[in-house]
Amino acid sequence: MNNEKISLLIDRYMKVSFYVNKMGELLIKDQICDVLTNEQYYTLRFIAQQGLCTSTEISEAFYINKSAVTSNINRLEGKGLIERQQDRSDRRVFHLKLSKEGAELLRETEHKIHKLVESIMTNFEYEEIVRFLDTYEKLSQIFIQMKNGKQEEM
Amino acid sequence: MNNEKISLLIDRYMKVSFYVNKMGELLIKDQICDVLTNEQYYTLRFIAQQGLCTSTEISEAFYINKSAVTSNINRLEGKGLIERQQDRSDRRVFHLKLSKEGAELLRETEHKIHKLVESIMTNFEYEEIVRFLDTYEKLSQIFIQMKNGKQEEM
DNA sequence: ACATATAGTTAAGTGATTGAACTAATTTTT
DNA sequence: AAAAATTAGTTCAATCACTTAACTATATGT
Repeated sequence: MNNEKISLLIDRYMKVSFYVNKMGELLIKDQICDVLTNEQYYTLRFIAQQGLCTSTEISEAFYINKSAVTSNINRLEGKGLIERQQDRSDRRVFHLKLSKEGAELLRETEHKIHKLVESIMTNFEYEEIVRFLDTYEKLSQIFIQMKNGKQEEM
Repeated sequence: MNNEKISLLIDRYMKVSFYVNKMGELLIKDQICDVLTNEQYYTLRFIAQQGLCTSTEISEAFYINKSAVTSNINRLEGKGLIERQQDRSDRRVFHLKLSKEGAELLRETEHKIHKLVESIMTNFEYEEIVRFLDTYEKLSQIFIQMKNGKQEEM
């Protein structure tokens, strides 16, 4: 493929991914209650999916430093949405879980977002969505391989 | 489509888009010189594409407040990468353009990113890329319509 | 027992953002 | 032509999310 063609694809991708992400964030912001930021919603979501979960796991899943996790979960704990529970057998570890309020808030938010996505999805054939996600996940796999390749250099 | 199926697609989409964006950001960060953040690179890129460009245009394109633009361009001007030029016929307006250093830095960065994307693209058929972008852009169009619909309510 | 590794926190600093109040310049209305 | 409204951009105070480096406390390996 020639350079011109590649540049055009780069422009298309950067433009559309920027716009879709931005709009996605704004739509989610509209759905979630004012007490949560989008990042905080993602964190709640992750903790709930893990069941029990530690700071280190969040740090690795979100590719951020553990100190960033500490401040994020401090904010969530301050709002009474999550709780820390010290592990008995290894007292360095703190397990995170949603409080009753956190779980309820997440449940409501998930419901709203589900409805929103449902309405968007009516514009697509199921096959088109799946094909799109397949390519997207293939790209994701390539990134994983690139990262592994890079780590082996070290 | 049933709820279960929708939830699965939501999970797939959120997971893959988060990961791809994150990795994309990290790869770009690797390419751009240490003096630039990713946001600053995007801003430089936009100013260059516009030729002449104002704060208000950046604000609208990036969906951020004008006060955020002011601080962003202050940082770029502080590094000597862009210049402000007051419009003669409307003295409220300041035109932004890349300085010689800014243009050179952007040129180098674009080249590196072009090489990177080229290497990633070898993993895909051209048709697969285009099909992916078509669906992505369709989603983007839907967001635009939703936004317009919402504005008409007001 | 001593050295090393791990889990998490603290502290200082930065970048990106919002919102409200503001200045200066331009346009519209009366 | 004067007054009112709009527009372009800035300033200020606050918040969030993040980084890096230094730290505490606990656990593990030799």
